[in-house]
Amino acid sequence: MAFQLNSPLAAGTGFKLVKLGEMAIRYAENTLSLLGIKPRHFHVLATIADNPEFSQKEISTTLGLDPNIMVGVIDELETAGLAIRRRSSTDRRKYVLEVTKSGQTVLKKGMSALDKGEAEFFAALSEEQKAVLDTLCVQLIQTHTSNVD
Amino acid sequence: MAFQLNSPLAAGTGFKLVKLGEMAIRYAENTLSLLGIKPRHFHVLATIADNPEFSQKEISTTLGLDPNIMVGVIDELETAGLAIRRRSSTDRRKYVLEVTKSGQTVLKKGMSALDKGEAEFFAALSEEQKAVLDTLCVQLIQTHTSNVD
DNA sequence: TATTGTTATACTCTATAACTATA
DNA sequence: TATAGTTATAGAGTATAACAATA
Repeated sequence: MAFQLNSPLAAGTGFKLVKLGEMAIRYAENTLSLLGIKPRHFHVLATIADNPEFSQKEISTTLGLDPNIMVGVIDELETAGLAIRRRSSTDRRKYVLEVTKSGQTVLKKGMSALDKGEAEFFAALSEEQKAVLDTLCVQLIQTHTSNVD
Repeated sequence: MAFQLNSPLAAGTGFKLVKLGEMAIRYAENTLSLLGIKPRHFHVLATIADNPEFSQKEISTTLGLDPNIMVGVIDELETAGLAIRRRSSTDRRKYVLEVTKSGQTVLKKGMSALDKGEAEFFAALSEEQKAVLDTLCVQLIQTHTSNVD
């Protein structure tokens, strides 16, 4: 997947951010593929683990995913035996999501794989450079989103 | 499209790059939509303008696009009256692509719109900060691609 | 009436391979 | 036999709206 960085359009920093974003997500996909899980599914699983009482709706708003997307993701997490749905006892419209034992294992392995992957992806930068990059990213993200914690 | 930046996964710099890349491409889409053209089509058009003798194949390798994708893009550029195909006189398998008068106008307007859009997108950063960000991006891109000019 | 989760649908994008015409 | 461009097809992802069950 070669491309020019010196063409008029590609010279912009915006273009570079787009390409880097694509590279980063591909890197995460490869890293997690060893565990048989995709970044989105892993992220949902992690969110369930962090918020034991969340409904599908709450997870979808937390992650900025459409509720109709959540259905398939949770379906696949259930099929893979990583999470389960239980009806909420207080509001029977809702599901309460739960990470299974096996899901916890995948989470733990995935987190450490992602840590390792991130270290590799940014290996060309010094600790200080990476910190600068992180700060600049946060600054830009916050100016372009109304609703980020 | 809200999302959390403080969840374990989102804390990584890689995640932030992915989100920023998505924001940047959406910004470019909005910027160019006023001219009725998509980023990819605009990029192809700009590449044709920069390389008057390029075939579809050469453009597709230059931009890292699959040749089968090029067909539709050039079709749409032709339908919109922005570019035209001429058979190469030396090799009749090839097309030589050409930007029309109208295509040149769109290119000019689009370039200045993108310049303005980029200035807005990075408005939160100082000139120096933006330069640092650009350098860090180039460094990372080059370590992860074998074939970038 | 409003909300949670689900389903249906249509649209875009992508990846693969097969095809044609030329070389 | 190889190459440029094209076509066909199937898969993934997304966005919209409609629906059933529950509040």
